[in-house]
Amino acid sequence: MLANLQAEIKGAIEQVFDYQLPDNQLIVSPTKKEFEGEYTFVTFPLVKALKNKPEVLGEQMGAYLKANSSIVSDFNVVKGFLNLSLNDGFWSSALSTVGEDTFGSRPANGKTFMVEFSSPNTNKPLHLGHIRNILLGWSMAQIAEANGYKVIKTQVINDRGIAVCKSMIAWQDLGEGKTPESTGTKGDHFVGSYYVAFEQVFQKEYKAWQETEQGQEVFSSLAKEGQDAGTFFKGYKNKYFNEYSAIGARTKEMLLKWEAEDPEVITLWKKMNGWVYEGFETTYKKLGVNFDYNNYESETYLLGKEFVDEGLKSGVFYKKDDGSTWIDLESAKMDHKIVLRSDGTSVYVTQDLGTAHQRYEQYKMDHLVYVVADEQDYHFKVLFEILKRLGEPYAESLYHLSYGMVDLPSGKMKSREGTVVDADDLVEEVIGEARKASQERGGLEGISTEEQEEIYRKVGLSALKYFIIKVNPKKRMTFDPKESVDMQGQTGPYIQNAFVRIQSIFRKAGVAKVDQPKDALEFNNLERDLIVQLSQYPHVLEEAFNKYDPSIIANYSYTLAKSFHRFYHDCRILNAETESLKQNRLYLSQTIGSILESSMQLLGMEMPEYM
RNA sequence: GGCCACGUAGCUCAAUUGGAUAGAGUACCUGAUUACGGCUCAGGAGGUUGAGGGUUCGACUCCUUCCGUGGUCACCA
Repeated sequence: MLANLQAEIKGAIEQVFDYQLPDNQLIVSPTKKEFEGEYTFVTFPLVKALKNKPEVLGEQMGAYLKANSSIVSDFNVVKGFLNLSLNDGFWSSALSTVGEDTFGSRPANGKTFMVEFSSPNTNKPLHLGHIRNILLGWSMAQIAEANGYKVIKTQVINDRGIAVCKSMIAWQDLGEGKTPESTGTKGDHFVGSYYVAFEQVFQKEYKAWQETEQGQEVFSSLAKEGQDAGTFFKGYKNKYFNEYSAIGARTKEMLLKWEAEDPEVITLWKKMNGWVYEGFETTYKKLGVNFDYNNYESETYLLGKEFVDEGLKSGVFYKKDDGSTWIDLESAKMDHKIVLRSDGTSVYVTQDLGTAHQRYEQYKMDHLVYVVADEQDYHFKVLFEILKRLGEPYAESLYHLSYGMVDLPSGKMKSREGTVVDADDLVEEVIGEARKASQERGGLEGISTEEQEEIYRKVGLSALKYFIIKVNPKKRMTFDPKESVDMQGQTGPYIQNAFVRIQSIFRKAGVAKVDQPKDALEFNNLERDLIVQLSQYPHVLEEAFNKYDPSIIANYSYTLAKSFHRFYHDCRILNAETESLKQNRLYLSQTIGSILESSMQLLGMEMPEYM
């Protein structure tokens, strides 16, 4: 119906000024609340073309519209802004449009949208950073679906490499045959603890070595002028691991065995991975997310090599004397980048080249979105540039949804300092807070315990999820655990509360659903404002999709909930002055409830019936 | 140091993409509502949008120079 108004305005410009305003200059937006009217047309773009003052243009258009338009009831002009008030007929039909079942979502467009997110390592449990990643990926998937796409959700599981061998070695050395079952530990945490144990053993060995003759000799011959031992050895760690460390040598030997598919190593690897996957599955389930398929690095790490031959032939790549293969990206303002080691094995980008190609072969997706933190911006610039140069047909359809890292009030999360916030702990904590708050209020009586727990889960998770998803993805954010469990103000539970109020009204009214009354109706300012907001929902959905930004929806849901709370407070719904007014308000509330529910669902949050 | 982000109320975040007097939440103060100190509503106070210059009817937004914070510059993934 906004289109309706835009058409009327466009027509008015043609009639009054005999001028065609290009669509991108036709700016119509909701009127700011300190002014009279509901929609505002900005006249400045007309000024140059028509060589007249903005106020005069506004007056002329307003007068014309008031006299001739079927929907404009009044107008006023402030500077170059033409504020229009619309009549009840307009609002009535607008309300019936937003009340349609399919309002907001778009029909299938036959295109495929693939999104990769989460992508954990098998030697560490999921943490707060993964939660931001998962929420973004999951939301984008839902949003794409609402915009008519067929969606494929995927994750890359980093299940191989030297790091994985570390936890295997540590379990062999220290595990004494223990298992997650025998210790009552969640599998991913169980394996993660051995990874940590490995690092401890290694650090101890490294420290001791630094005092040996050999260590001292390395220091004095390689350290830079004036560099102290601490700084030097910090930077020398990888080299030590590869050249001197005993446990390092064993780890590397295991990796070689793994690559040679040594049965014993593979069996151990599969066993430990199984524990981890079970743990991840539990966490995903609790968070309410799932994937359509997984890419395992153990299966993709050899991919991409065929590109190298091809690229060498076409001159995209070049070979160095030591046998390594490179690409020169200077013309794209980047550096030279290695794509194949001198021993002929793939590196990170090469694997990603292969994986992208494989995905396209299999799914022919129209969009492929990687949800990965912004520390990898450069990697994805390189990856996309290479695919472009190789002439891959999907190269232009790739997007890196780059998001800022999550900080704590105390600063950065550092695994070495033990300040990483564990995902499972966090989820339990927010659910616990929801339970506590509810019980202290003494609500939820007369509901079964299982149902209560289900409500605490929904409420607690929405507090956590909303706190994270409301922030623009590209910005680095601060996560304050105290604020994340808040349920007042701009929070998930506040929005849920609006929904619950609506459900409670309907329970009291004794009906499940109402139709829009047909009698001529009047609308007050609060109602008009709500309809304006509801009308924006499709644009919000589209914008969130185009900008890869779920926070737009989060902020929208909040303002809608806020307007409803105010409406609820100021206007009687069940005790409205007339029966038709009551029906109309019920219908409006019902529509708000359904849009609140569907918009929150896009962000991975569920609505409770009570709270 | 090169390159890339970011910088808005004490704190956490917005700002319809270049539009009106930069808005919310939180914390603080006041009132309403409440079976309720603590999931609701209203009001108050809180700002030179990091700094300077430029572009124009109009700049938080675009250009430019500084300052600050973070990231990245591996034959790790």
